[in-house]
Amino acid sequence: MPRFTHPRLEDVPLDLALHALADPNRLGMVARLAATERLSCSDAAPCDSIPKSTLSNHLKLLRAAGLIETTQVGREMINTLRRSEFDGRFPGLLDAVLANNSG
Amino acid sequence: MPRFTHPRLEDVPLDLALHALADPNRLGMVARLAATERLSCSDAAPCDSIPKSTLSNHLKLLRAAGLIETTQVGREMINTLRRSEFDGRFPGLLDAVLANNSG
DNA sequence: GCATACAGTTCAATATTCCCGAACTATTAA
DNA sequence: TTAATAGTTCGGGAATATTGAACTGTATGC
Repeated sequence: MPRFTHPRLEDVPLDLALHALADPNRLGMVARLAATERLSCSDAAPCDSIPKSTLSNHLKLLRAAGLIETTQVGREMINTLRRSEFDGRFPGLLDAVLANNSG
Repeated sequence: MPRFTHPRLEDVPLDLALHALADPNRLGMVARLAATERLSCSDAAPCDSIPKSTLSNHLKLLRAAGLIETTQVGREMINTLRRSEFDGRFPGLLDAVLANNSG
């Protein structure tokens, strides 16, 4: 099974981070993770209608951007925000984005 | 000649703004405009090698995101940042992005 | 005036990226 | 060991992005 690779935050370029956040579905998931600590993939989904493969791709992108960490627990993949690491790499960015979300 | 349409900032969704900033070329142009006040299209270009049509498209996208205003002066198109308007719509966002640029 | 250069846009074709159904893998439950 | 669950990967069509070529409108030179 996939043991995911998580990038070091210093290797994440700003463009990639912004691109990851520049999508309503992904941003919604990040916002949810910011409020909820730990979520399985399906629980992190922004809505019921989104296909599994699409959801999986979004989460892969969020991983690549250094925004989330995914670990396997049983048959679930548990996702958490890499909040402090991300904030260390891009100070103030996530706060600003989340503060302007759904406003 | 094209008299450009500039959106009201309240009509700009966050995704669109982030998408506009999530590109090295466009972000470079925004950073330059933040430092330079007024720039023609070619002066705003992030490098010499970028084709004119690509540059024109990037600027169109920045306009659609409410980030820049373009007005014709003679045969040049002069671009300026809509800084205060953008900041009013998305407080702290542009500051955070620019502060994390080229770091 | 008329031709030429210039600044940038628009168009259309190519190249890239994204989305999602279908098939697959691994883990748990019966 | 069979079936169900949770999610990944693959592949092809849809949507976007890039860019050369043709075009528009403005200024300059003769």
